[in-house]
Amino acid sequence: MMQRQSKSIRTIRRSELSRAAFDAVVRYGLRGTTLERVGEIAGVSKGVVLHHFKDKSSLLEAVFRRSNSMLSDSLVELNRHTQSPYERLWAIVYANFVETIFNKQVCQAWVSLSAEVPHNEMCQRVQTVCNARITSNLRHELRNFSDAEDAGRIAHILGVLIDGIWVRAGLFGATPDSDAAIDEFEFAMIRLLGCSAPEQDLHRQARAKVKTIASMVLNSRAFRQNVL
Amino acid sequence: MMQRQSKSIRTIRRSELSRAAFDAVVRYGLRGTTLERVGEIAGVSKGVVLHHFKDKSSLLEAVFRRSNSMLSDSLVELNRHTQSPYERLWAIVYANFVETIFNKQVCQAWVSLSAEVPHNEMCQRVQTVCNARITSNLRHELRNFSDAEDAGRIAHILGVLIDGIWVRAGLFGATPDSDAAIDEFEFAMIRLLGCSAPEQDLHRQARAKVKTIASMVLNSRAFRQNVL
DNA sequence: AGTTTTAACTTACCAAAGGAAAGTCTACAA
DNA sequence: TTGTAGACTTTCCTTTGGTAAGTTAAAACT
Repeated sequence: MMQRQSKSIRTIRRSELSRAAFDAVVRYGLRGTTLERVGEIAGVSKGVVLHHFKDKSSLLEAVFRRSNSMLSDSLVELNRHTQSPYERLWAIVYANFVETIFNKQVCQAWVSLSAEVPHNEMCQRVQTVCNARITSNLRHELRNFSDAEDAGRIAHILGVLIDGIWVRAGLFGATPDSDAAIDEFEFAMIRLLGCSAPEQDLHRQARAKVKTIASMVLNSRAFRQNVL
Repeated sequence: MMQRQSKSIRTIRRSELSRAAFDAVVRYGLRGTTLERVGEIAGVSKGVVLHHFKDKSSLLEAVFRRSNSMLSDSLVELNRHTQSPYERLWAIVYANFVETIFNKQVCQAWVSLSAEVPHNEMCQRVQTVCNARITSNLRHELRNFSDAEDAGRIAHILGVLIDGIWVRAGLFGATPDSDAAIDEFEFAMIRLLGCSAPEQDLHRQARAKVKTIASMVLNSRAFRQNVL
């Protein structure tokens, strides 16, 4: 059987095409994204697109999956350099708000793609597990700073807050500001946790360190080539 | 000139059609909403739809405008019965989370509609002023409970949190829970404001009262007929 | 009253879109 | 060598958004 090679080619094409589709959504919006344009961007004909994805919905699903894994890959990458609970908490924040990911194009694309979710079973499932994982990550780290019950509630609220900041960035015409978003998030987190002054200071240190890590790691040529 | 009557007919048709389009988005999603189906729901042919709206974008814009004004109308209605700063603050909360408005259908439709915003100038403007108004309302009421700078920041965060809760409700398959959403919001607000125990109690009283008002006023036959 | 204008609505049409189906080509397996 | 699987192309069909040319009915003007 040619299992290995054929599967490999199919995987490669699907990856190329979902990347092209992502570009198309960024440029033309959901309604302006046609199979022909996606093919054009990828340098193939419409037929090829439909050969690898059974229909437009499943193509969009792949795009959705892709843009969600960009985020979790970033977090994994950041966590290869974190050392304390503080830093791991801030790694989550920076994975969501570093300029490479949190920018006008990506936010708008994310909002556009969201329209596909309510009537697409698979997208809903992807969305559900992604949110579950990020909330779980947050809760796990927050447990170092408060009791279990509060950690759960605060993790949930912060997760929702992240989504909210993303939506707003996508809906407004204005260019999202990475630092401003993180400032806002920090303010909310500090208050929700009821941090003392020394704790706040530790958070500030962790933030500064993770910021440095993020700008080094997530902007590296190798990383951008592979996941973005 | 027949300014008065013609304008009136046009206005009526546009209202009927945008309501029908909203239903279509609820039922079939953004991509499944065709002009023919919208016409079908409204009981007219596709041609009529395009006679009153120059294209699909402007129809969707009207739907968007409509669903946003549902929210602000609710707030105005609630505020006809509020008496204290506490109650006015909670009126904002209930306007956003009362079951009549905060339910699966509407949330999903809102998310679906959002995809139109990034590439539609007019939708962006509508979205911008709506968010500005709700943030401004929040800030105005919060000033009774904290200093100006904090009020501004907290108002912004709570506004974003509202959007976040809505997106999640739209993206997840699960039925949104009005009371749970309000609980979550209350928790966040109490912590962000750093309320003392007696203050918390006043909030709880205000919440209870506005809840009663909301279930009476916003579920009344007259109100639902007019704005929903 | 009779004519003109305006705006609601209809019909017929078109180009582009999503998608199905059948066919071509190439590489490998038997 | 022959058969087969999977990558890719081509052709065709239906639906969709959108235009343009009617048709009708009522208001506006003279």
